Amino acid sequence: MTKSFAIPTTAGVFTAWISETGLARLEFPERSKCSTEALAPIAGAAALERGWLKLLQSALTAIVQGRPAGELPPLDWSGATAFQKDVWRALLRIPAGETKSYAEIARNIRRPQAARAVGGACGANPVPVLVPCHRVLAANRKIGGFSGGLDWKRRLLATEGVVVRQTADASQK
DNA sequence: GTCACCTTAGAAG
DNA sequence: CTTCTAAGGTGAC
Repeated sequence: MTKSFAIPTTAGVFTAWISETGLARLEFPERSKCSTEALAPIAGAAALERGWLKLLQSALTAIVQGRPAGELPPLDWSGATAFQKDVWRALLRIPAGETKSYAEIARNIRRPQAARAVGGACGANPVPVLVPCHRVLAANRKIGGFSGGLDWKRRLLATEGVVVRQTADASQK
């Protein structure tokens, strides 16, 4: 069972789902902020959860401003496969402003040929932004894809000063 | 077993 | 430089 909370940042109000063991899921701000009224505010959480939420809020706020996240709340990765956890742990080692390719991540976790699988794990990442799936680019600095919204990936990278190469797939005008 | 994926290297235009 | 192909690991059905 998880509870949802509203996490205000300078980039909008994120939605966080908290379980007994940590942050289970995070979602980008929605267009319609109407639904955020239904979410519990941080202040309404129990003491332990409130601590996690505060860490989450400061980490999120830092990242959307292009700064290092600092301390993170515990993450609830129950339900994830060993491979996915390996990938996500590798992602957490990427410093702000740096990028890696899917192939590099694959090499890091000793699965040199699993570049595509790494992409799959990134897409399955329940906690975007904190687990910086947006710092993973395709080979040659192409933007690659992003399930959570390609515009967010571009925005976060731009904020961190990363230059992304646009190929012909330019879905952007 | 099948299919889809946030890939990649390589060949061809 | 760009488009196209085939091979590739993992996960959900």
